[in-house]
Amino acid sequence: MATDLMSNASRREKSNCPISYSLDLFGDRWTLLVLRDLILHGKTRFAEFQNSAEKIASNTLADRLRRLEEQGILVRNADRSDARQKIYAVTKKGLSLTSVLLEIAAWGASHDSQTGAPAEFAAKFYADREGYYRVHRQRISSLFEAQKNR
Amino acid sequence: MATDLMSNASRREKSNCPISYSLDLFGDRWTLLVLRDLILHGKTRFAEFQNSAEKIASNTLADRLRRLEEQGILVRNADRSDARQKIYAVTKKGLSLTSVLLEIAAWGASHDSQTGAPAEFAAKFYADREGYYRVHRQRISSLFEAQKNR
DNA sequence: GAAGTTAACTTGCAATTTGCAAGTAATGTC
DNA sequence: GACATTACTTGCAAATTGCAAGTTAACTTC
Repeated sequence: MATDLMSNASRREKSNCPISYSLDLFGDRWTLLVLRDLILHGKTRFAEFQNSAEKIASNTLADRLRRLEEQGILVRNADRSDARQKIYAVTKKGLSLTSVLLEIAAWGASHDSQTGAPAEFAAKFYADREGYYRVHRQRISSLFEAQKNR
Repeated sequence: MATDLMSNASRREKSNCPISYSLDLFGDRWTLLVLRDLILHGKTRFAEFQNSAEKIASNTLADRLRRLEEQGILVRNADRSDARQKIYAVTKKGLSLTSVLLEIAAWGASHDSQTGAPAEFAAKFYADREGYYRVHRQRISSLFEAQKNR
């Protein structure tokens, strides 16, 4: 599987468009789902990502984690209490993708009649994004405190 | 090329996650670039999309336009002054993706040192998203008035 | 302390998707 | 009538992805 960092975008001509830049990093079917699990669900281990409902293949997961690490969006640390395990954690750069994830989630929630998102989510988010981010930042930081103390 | 609407997502297990839902529709390397051209740059013709810096292949472009139309994100109209041409236009559903595009653009602009976006864009956007949306809506509606009168 | 188990991957191969270059069909222009 | 344009389609090669089955190192259990 792709070892080369740029292989995901190698066949697209370069442009100086910021959207194109972003899509080179996460414009594929899996990367944002990995980031969702990492950022919104507090997952930290390889097996946890594999257990998500969408069932990512292990080689694709390994590839995405490698790319995200190369981009400085996450870091891979050793688990000192079990040397078999790695602990994945978002960096500041990765955390700055939270608003992208929430915006995509709100769009999906408001256009999918079958959505599993809480009924009030999209409306609340659109009514007050900044307030929502504030709440979310707290939820996330407590999630990460919980992770650290495992 | 894919004729089937769901082929882009057919190999991913279904989940009820709103992010997963959204990515089934635009989580690939080209769809959001087409929407960028349509929504942010006011492009309306097949050839205009092809002329973007990223150089999408014509078969991929045809496929993405077809899918977006099937999803009700854009409509394809006949050009009454030239029957060879089709006019692509966003629907309300498509326009509601503007905030997703801007959020992705802001992230790219603030993490790409080579970005072509104006230096103040990301900071302004993050400082006041709602204000930015307001300005943008005006820019867009005048863009579309100009398109209509061609 | 040997035997089984778990975690995080890698590998090989088949199925899909994408890119490229070259059509094609309908319409418009000179 | 001949040539150009527009929005595509087609065929094939190249790249990406999924699937199932390893592999390796580090636990855990008896």
